[in-house]
Amino acid sequence: MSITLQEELRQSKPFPSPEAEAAVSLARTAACLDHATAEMLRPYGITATQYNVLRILRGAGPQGLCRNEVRDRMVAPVPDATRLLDRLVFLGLVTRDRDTPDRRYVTARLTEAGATLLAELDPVVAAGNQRLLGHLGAERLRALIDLLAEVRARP
Amino acid sequence: MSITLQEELRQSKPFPSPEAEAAVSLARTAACLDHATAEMLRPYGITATQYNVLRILRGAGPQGLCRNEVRDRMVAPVPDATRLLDRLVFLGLVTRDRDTPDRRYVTARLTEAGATLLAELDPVVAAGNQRLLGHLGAERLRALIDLLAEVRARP
DNA sequence: TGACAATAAGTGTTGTAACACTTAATATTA
DNA sequence: TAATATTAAGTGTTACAACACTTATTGTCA
Repeated sequence: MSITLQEELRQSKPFPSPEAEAAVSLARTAACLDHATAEMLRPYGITATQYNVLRILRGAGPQGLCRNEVRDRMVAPVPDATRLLDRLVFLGLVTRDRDTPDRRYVTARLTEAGATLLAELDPVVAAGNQRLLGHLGAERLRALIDLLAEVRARP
Repeated sequence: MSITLQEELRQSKPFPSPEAEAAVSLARTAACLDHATAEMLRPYGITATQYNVLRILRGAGPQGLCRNEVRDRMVAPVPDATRLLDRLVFLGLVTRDRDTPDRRYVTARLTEAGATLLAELDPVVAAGNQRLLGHLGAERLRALIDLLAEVRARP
């Protein structure tokens, strides 16, 4: 590691606690990855959030998922899943139908075009992940994943 | 760790690679902390981004910092630092003056009110960090910080 | 069964993020 | 030193995020 976070952000003072440093480290690192992912997806005309929805719907298969179910599976919470889906419908990547017995639900499904786009993106995203995180190696990646899980599993 | 990320997001399939799982873990964990921080700051009427600017300006002291310098020290990059500072000026937390020899620069400085607000927030944020990350303990926090630094230091 | 609570989705509105473009001031150099 | 490049800041515009509020449908139970 050639440069500390303190230098990276040109901070004059050291962090007041390991907790504070970890919080900033996490935010900073996530922002770096976010940025890189956004750049990766830009040529394809979708955002990371939209990509997340498409993957969720692919995972659900032909059965689809209702709005709130999509919302609850998002990596980062979104307060307006309706209009997020609106845009994907507009782009022709998702359909939406009120076709369950309980007519309150609206089922979202991936279209053919959405599936095609995802298939095109799969290798791009895999290569991106490799480029962004591959240098850590399996062992440290596992350690990182476990530590992050512990962060989220606070009592 | 009682629940896996896969369960947390109700994913039907396991992650295709450790890199993919690490990327999602990072985004997810950062989103959790972001959310908690936003809740913490909400009663005080500022966002995490604004809080970040205030801390940067406090670190700079009475000398202040020019717009781009503030922008470059942000934890997450912002494309519109001008209007971000606009709002802080409007809130009375920051001043802005074109007072250097090089008249292209505009120097931003924390006001008395800004310093007071930060002083009020310091214990709140410290307690929040403790609550969100304290359960890891110093050793694992250090391991996490180091791993995150390695992620950012990709070749 | 009729009133009321609960749930799912959508809407209205405001503020902010993102991106490209413009203006102003200083450096550079032919 | 005049023309051009570079740097700093600001502006215009679009789309998206966030939050509170409304509507529609179903569940619950006196």
